[in-house]
Amino acid sequence: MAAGRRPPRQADIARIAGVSQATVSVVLGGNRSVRMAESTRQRVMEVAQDLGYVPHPVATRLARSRSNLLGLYTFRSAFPTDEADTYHPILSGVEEEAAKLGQDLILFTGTSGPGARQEAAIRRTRLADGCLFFGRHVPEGPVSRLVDDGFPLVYIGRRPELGGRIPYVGADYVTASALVLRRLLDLGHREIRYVREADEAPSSEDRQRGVLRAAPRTGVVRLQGTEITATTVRGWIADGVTAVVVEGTDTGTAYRAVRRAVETAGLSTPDDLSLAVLGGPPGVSGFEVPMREMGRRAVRLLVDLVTEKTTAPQQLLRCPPVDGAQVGPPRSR
Amino acid sequence: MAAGRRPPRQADIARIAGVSQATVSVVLGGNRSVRMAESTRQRVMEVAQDLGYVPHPVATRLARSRSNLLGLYTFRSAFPTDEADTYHPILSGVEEEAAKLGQDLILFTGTSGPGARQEAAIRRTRLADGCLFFGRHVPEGPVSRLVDDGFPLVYIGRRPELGGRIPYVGADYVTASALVLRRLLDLGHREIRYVREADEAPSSEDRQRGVLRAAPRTGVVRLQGTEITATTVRGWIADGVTAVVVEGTDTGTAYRAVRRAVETAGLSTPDDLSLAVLGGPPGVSGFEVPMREMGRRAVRLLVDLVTEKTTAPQQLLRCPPVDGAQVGPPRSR
DNA sequence: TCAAGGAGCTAATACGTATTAGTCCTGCTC
DNA sequence: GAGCAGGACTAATACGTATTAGCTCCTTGA
Repeated sequence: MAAGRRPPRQADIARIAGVSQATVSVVLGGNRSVRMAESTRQRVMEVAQDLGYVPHPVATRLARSRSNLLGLYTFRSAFPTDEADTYHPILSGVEEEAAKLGQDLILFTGTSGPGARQEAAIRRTRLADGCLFFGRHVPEGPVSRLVDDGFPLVYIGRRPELGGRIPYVGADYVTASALVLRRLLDLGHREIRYVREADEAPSSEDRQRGVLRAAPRTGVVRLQGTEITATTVRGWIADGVTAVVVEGTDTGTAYRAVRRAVETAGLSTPDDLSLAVLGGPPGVSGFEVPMREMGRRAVRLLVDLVTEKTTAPQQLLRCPPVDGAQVGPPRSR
Repeated sequence: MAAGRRPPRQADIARIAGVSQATVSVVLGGNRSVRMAESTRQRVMEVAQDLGYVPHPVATRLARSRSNLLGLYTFRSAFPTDEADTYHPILSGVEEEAAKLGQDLILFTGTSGPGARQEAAIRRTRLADGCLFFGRHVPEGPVSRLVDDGFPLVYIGRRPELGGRIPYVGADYVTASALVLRRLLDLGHREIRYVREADEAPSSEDRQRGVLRAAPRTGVVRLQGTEITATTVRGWIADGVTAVVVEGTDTGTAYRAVRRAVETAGLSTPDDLSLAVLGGPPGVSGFEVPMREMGRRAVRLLVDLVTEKTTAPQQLLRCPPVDGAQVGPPRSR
């Protein structure tokens, strides 16, 4: 119904108001640098109102090469089926800040598919003024191309790839991890284990660096399929271990596994063993990853890059330490 | 760095390959209806490859008035701060189907703000090929304008407004509710209460219609601020009520309130009182709302509208009944 | 030798807006 | 009445691609 009726354009307004399309553009665009009689201005406005004129965003974008559209490239589903989505707060922060800055978001689909589809999606990225990338993965080819072309993009999470040319907003895991370890040392712990992912991601390596910086004698255990069992925990106790630090993973799986193992071994935290998580679920001893704030800051940085404001293109946010109930002084021997 | 370098266009390829821009467009667009020598085709492709050409999505969109971009207008945050988001499955379904059909999504921000921002966002909607609307609210002015202009849009949830001209994918609450009531009647229940929202939304009214169609004698209780308390429940029992049906709300609040009241009154389900929810959390007696499927179908319908395939523009999906543990035969008197 | 037909390509234009370099007035000054 | 200033507006063009009508050659056949 009414299918033939197409939305009015500036040319339509111009014809009716008896002016040129350029005049309409000037008036409606609020371009004050071109002088225009008040009467004309009024007339154009009225006609526009009558016709229900709405600027065509695509044409606007093409003409002024700015669309107030930010891309969001997730390398996974943005609305995962899984209810508990650790990264959700990041997206929430992104949306909030985008709304505040008057930017809409484009969700690229197919980013979790096979390589070819992924690369195609990366190309479509250019539809936006700039793009947020959100994930551990850096497909160097296409991303490098974007960076080379000066296309504004921001990664969420520290990204040392491409010779450090990738702008990002990350979390300062090194400092935060070191703080957690220092606190354990201050409490008197000497024999400590650090359980980390078998993963080369910067987020994993930064934590390890922080741990070893503060407490070089810490034993590092790499998770790789082998679960932490009650036996593992008993072994630690036998070795005189009084504190365990776990890398905070996406899902908090490792943390839960260790807790379970401790319980199964008939031990309790923090009496028998102090337990801290480097970036875990809220309320657990260790530190918190400021996800929401990362989302917000990433949007701000991206908009700065788009508008060519000079900002530090690589930012690390502080992770607030959390004093939970799982950490205490070591049991006196 | 490399800020001056702008991405290559078809014109650049044309110059280098010694052909016209039109030729480049024909070759790269895979337009088989224009004859082209294989050698030329090759040459153009190679140059495009060398330059790392990527079509400018905005220009493409302007030229062929199709962008493979679907709008998503939520009237609220798409990534709400609140962890438990009942509507999440809908968005999840939308994303899944969009990916399958090769469509990207635009998230319009400011849709939950004050009226003016909301209307501005509705206008921006036109940037996409079509738009999904997701919420009980229908701002008649701007939406009516879109519909009149033949802009493809689909609401999620039945929308009788604008004289029934709004395309939608909803859930068949009438039939599903009637089924639940019929089942209660079959079990022998005669005195029944229906607790519903004090809300004129179609989703509320459809349920009531279904309830009364199957069991006209059902007493209807409208929630409005007044909570259901233990006293309320005792009153029901005193009146000989053996079953209560609750409207499934966004958060399942009403359901939980009733359950709590029943417990506080020292009663149990289904022994003292059968309890069913019309579209509640999974596993609870009553029926389930096929959220995910609604999301998927809405996307499919929208794409059909965009591509001008003829499809029923208003669809109601079946809600699968759920036999939970909260419903049983009435206590024999 | 000319017409017909087809292969291979391109000039021109459309899409809808923003911007810039003007043009054409009117009124004023000396 | 020539010259100038400035006010009000617009023609032309840009943005980057898609489409279409039509042009130029070349081949074929009579």
